[in-house]
Amino acid sequence: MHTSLDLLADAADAQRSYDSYDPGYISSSCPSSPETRPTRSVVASYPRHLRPRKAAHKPLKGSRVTVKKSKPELNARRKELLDRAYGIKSLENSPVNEQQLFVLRTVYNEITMYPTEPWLALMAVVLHRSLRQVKNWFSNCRQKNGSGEAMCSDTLTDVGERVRLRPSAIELCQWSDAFFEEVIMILNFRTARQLHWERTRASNQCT
DNA sequence: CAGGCTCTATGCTGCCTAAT
DNA sequence: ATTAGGCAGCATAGAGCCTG
Repeated sequence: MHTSLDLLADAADAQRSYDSYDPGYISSSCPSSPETRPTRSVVASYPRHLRPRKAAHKPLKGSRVTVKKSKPELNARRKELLDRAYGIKSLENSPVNEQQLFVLRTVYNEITMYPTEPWLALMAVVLHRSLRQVKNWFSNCRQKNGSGEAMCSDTLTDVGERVRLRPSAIELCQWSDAFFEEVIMILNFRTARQLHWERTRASNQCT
C-alpha cells in the first residue's frame, strides 16, 4: 500500500496539472456505501439502535475561520457538501470500517488533527458517515493521543482561511478545499482498491 | 458469566473570536 | 468593554468484544 505522503504528493501533482476544477464529480455511490459497513448492531439484532437516546447536539452552524475574500462558487460548494453531510443518517455507534479508518487516520496523522467544517463535511460525504460521527472521531482521536497542539501549525488556505495543519502538509503545497477533496478522493479510491485486492487474494488462497 | 478494554457518543466547561 | 456563539478538551456513559 502506498504511504500517505505518496498519496499527498500525487494529489499535489494532480492539482498542479489541471486548470479548471470541477467539484461535481463526487458520486453518491462512493465505494464506502452503508451496506458494506459492519455494525455491531446488526450482529446483535440492533439492541442499542432501538433504545431511546439522549438528545443529540444541535447541528454546528459553521467553523470559526477568518475569511479574507469570499468566493461565491466556493461557498456554494461548501453549502452543497454540508447539506449532503447533514443528510447522511449513519447507524448510531457504528464503528468505522477498515477503509474509513485508513482515510481518517491518514488525514489525522499526515494532514491535520483539526479539520475545518467543510473538510469534515467532505470526509463525511466521501466516507458515508454523518458529520457528527466524523467530528467525534477526530475529537476522540485527539483525546486518545493527547492534545498534540504543538504538532499542528496555523497556515492559510488559498482563500485566506486559517487552518491548523501538520508541518509536513504545510510544506507540501498551498491547501484549499479543492486540493483536500482531491486528496480524500485519491486516498479513498486507493484504499478501496487495495482492500479489494487483499480480500480477493485471501479468498483465492482459501480455495 | 464477570470484568476489563475499546470505541463511539454525549454533556459540561472554559476559552476564543466576532459582533455590537 | 461586553456579550453571544462556537469550538476543543475533558470526563464519562453505554454498548460490543475478548478473555479467563
